[in-house]
Amino acid sequence: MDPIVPKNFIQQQIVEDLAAGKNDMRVHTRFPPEPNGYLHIGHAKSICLNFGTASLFGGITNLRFDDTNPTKEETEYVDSIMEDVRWLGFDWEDRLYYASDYFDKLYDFAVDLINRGKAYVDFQSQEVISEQRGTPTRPGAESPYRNTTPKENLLIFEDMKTGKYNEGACVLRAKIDMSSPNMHLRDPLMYRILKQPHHRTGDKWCIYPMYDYAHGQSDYWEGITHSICTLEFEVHRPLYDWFVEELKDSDYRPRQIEFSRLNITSMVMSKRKLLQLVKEGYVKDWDDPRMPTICGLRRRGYTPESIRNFADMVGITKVDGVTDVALLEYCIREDLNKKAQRLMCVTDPLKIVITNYPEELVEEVDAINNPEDESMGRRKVPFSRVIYIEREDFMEEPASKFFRLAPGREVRLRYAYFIKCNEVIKDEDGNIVELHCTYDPDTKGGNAPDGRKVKATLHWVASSGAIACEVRLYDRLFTDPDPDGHKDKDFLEFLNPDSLKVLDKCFIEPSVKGAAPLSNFQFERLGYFNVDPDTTVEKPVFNRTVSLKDNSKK
RNA sequence: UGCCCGAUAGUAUAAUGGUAGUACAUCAGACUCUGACUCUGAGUGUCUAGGUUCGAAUCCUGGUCGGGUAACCA
Repeated sequence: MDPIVPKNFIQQQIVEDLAAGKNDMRVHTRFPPEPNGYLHIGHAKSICLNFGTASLFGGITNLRFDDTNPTKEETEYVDSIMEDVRWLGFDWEDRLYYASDYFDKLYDFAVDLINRGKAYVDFQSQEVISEQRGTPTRPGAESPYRNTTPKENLLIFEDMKTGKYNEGACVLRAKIDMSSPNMHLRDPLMYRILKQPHHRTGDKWCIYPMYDYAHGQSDYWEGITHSICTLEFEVHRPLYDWFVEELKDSDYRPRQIEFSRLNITSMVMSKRKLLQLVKEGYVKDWDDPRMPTICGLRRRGYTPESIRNFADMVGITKVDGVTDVALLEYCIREDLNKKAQRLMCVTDPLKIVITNYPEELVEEVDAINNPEDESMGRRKVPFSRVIYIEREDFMEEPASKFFRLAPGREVRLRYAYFIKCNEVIKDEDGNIVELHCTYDPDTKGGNAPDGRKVKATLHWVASSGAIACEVRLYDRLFTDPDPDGHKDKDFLEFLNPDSLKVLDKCFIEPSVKGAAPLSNFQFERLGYFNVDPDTTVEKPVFNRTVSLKDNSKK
C-alpha cells in the first residue's frame, strides 16, 4: 500500500501514532451523537470525518449514542439518527453502542475510585458547590465532604443509587485539584441524581453519569484510538485523560482530538434555534427543505455524494471559520449536473398559438434525457398548436442584449421547430395574454435545412399532455450571511421572507409521470428540482434545490 | 481577569525550514439546441514587531485580534 499522505492535522496525528506503534497500530473512531434532536449538516461533517478517517487507515468506526441525560433524550431521535447516518452512506456494521450500555461498568469504576479515595459524595447545594469552585483567577475551596472516608462514601453512594436521596441532594465528585487553573479539574461532578425514566434503561437508575465521566470510559471500553470531537471540548481533555489514566489496565490509550465545528453563511446550526424555527412555525418541520438538517437537505434534493464531497472540501482545522454556502450549493449542482434527467417545465407561462400548425395534430419530438450521459436515453415529448413558454423569454421591445423571442424575431423551440412571432395579443389593460406565431415545418428537430441560424433556444411545454402543477421554490432561509453574529439582534430578524415561493400556474412535460419520490430533475435553464414525496403525479410539487447563476443582468 | 486554542486571497483550505498552491466566489473571454452546463484566462494572500537561520507562512519571544472555557447539558 502507498504511504498515506496526511490531508489534515488529524490524519497527521494518526500517521505519527502509527509510526510510534501506538495501540497495536489500530485506528478506531466513533460517532457519538446525543439523541436529543435531528442531525444537521454539521453532524454530517463529523460523520464523514470519523468514518472517512478510520476507513482511510483501514480502521473501523462505531456508532454510539451518548445518552447520559434522560431528560433530553428520546427513541425517536435514535431512529432518525441511524436513518440519516445510513443515508449518508456509512455503515457501523454490528458496532452500535449506547453510553447507557456502560451504566453498570461506570458504577463499578466509580466504586473503585471511591475505594481509592479519589471520589466522594458531596451533599452541598449546587449554589455552594459553584461558589466553592472559585473563579478563573481565584482558586477554589475544598468541600467539607472532601475527606469523608472511602468506607462512608461507599455506603452513601450505594444509597444514592438505590434512591434514598432526592434529586439535587448530593452528587459524586472526583477528587482532583480545587486550585487547578483549569476549572474542569476542580473536583468535577461524576454523577447526579435524576429521578427520570431513561429511554433505554427505564427506571433502573436514578443516578446518571456526567459526560466527562462517561465519554472517555466508553471510548476506552470500545477500544477507540482517536476520539474526535469539537473545539469546545479542548479544555476537557486533561479531565478525559485523568479518568482514562485511573481506568487503564494496559498501554492502550484513546486520544481526544478536537476540530472546529462547521459554520455556513446564512444558516443557523444550533439545535435550540432549529427547534425554535420548527416550534414557532417559521418552517413546516425538521425536514422542511430550507432546514440545514440531513432530512431537510434530503428533501431539498441533496444527494449523499454531494454532502460527502462537501465535507471533504471544507477541510479539517482548528480555525473558527464560516464556510460560504456557495460551496455547498456548488457541490450539489456538480453532482446533479451529471445525474439529473433534463425536463422541460414552464414556471411562468405565456401562451403561444402557432397559427399555421394543424388544430388537432399532436406530434412527438425526440429529446435527450441527459446531454452528458448518453446511457440515460431519450424520450418523446408531445408538440401541438398551443404551447407555453416562459414569460421572461419574450420581450415586446427587446433590450440590446436580449436574444430571445420578440415581435418579428425567429427562435428555436428546443428539440422542436423554429417559430417566429407575428402578433402580440393583449387584454384591455395592456397585459400580454398570448402570442401568435408561425412555425417552419422544415425545421423539425431544431435545425433549418437552409442552414440559417437563430440566436436563442427556448424551453416550452405543449398544452397537449402538459401537467399543470405547483412548483415551490425554496431559497435560503436567512438573508444575512451571519444571522448568528449580531450581538444585539435576534437571528429571526434575518429570516428571508421570500424563502418559499409557490408558483401555482406551472406546466411540465408529461414525461415526469411515474417519477420516483425524491428524484431529481434539471429543468432547462431553471435549475434543479426534487419531486416532493407527498405529491401525486397529477399535481407534482417540486423543491428547487439550487439557484442558477443570476441572469438578471441579461 | 486566569487557563486553553487559533490567525495564509472575499471565503475555506495546502505548503511540516527551500518557487506561497488548490477549490468556491468574483471579473473577462470561448463554446453551446437555452444566456445553463463546459472550457480558458485574470486579479487579490502569509495579523504585527523583533529574534534564530544562507534561507521563515513554518522555529523562538513580545504584542494585536478572534474563539473557547468557570451547567447537577453534551
